[in-house]
Amino acid sequence: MLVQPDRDRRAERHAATRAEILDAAWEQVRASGLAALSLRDLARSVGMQPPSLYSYFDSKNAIYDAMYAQGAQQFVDEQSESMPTPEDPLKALQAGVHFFVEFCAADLARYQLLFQRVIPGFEPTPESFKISADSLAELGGLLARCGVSDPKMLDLFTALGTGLADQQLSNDPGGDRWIRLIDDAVEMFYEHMTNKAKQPRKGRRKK
Amino acid sequence: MLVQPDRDRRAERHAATRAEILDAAWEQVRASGLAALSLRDLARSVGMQPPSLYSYFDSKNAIYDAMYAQGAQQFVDEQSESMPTPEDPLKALQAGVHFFVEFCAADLARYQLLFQRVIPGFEPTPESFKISADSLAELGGLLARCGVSDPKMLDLFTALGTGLADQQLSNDPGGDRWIRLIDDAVEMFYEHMTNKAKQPRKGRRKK
DNA sequence: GTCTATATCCAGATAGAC
DNA sequence: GTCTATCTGGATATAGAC
Repeated sequence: MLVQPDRDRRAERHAATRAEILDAAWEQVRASGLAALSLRDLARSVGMQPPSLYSYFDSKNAIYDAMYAQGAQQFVDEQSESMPTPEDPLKALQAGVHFFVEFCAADLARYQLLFQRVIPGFEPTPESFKISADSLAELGGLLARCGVSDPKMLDLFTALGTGLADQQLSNDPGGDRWIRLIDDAVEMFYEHMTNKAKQPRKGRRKK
Repeated sequence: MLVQPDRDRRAERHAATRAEILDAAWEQVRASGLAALSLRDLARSVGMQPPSLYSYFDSKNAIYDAMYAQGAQQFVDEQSESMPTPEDPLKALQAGVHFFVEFCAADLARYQLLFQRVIPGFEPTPESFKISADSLAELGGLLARCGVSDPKMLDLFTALGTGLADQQLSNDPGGDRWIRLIDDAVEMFYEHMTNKAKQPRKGRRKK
């Protein structure tokens, strides 16, 4: 019976080439925009002819999907390593938004791929998409530990976070104009949330 | 001397055809996504051959630019007709965010064209872009009338508005899940803003 | 298995006849 | 102004060399 001694080496080489292609793809979309990814340029940048890419990815959307999975994995990894989840719930929320906005601000193309729907025919695989749902559930748990179970508060919080990220990226890319507002913004939300939890009535009263 | 009796009629017809093309373009991007605009399909939908479009627009980006100008004009028109600017500054801010979010939510393609940068090679003309700057200045005036001159508050307010719009479009298109949060969100902001105006110190005190 | 070469189709854009 | 014909280039897929 024949053994196949080079099988692992081939698989390793294949994976390494895939990674190299993905790296080049990220470089290209960062330089030219997410939607401007071109298989010709991509192949040339890794020293291949365009059709050779099809040995590594079934289609252009498969490349987008692999990039999506990479970005989502980066989100999970960096979140778990950079977020100590402090005891103080306010500080925990502030840290969470800091992480989120700075993660988004670090790479516009990644932000568009992960959090916006910019590529017409592209939808991420369900397993990649599941990551955002998991992160959101984690956030809901944190709010619940603050005594808040109202899902509206969760929605308001996500709106605040995405708004800060969106403005930072749209109007001050590379800067920190909205990043500097995060602590204040989360404090605003936190006080509002705890007040509402104490006074769940519709009628508002003057301070 | 020769007169040119049909000149107005030609110009009218030209403008009418341009408008017809733009209407068809909006229809196409609403159906297939902003970036999926195809000159072939567009030409066919108005009964032309593709090159004939170039009698009306210099390029595909010129079509995007005309659409941008249309959308920006709609924003100005609807804003001035639907916003009575009430005396109560809180109500005025709420009305402003309501208008903004619902304007965005009414048309995803228009939102992407006006407020996000989805088309790689496309930048709007400066005159079209000026509209958003004007609206922002108007908003700054309203905050100033509330006794707030801190530009950070303006930035925070725009982040809140765009965050609500973004979440509404991304996660509940066609619904009102984040629209229903607007009044509460603006109230949260308003109380925070007026508190900060009274206590502009860095150190925070317990309530 | 991976490559080169090639074929097909569709995109935006231009030239020139009428 | 509209057409036909055509150019350039990208995306996808297949054939065949090695």
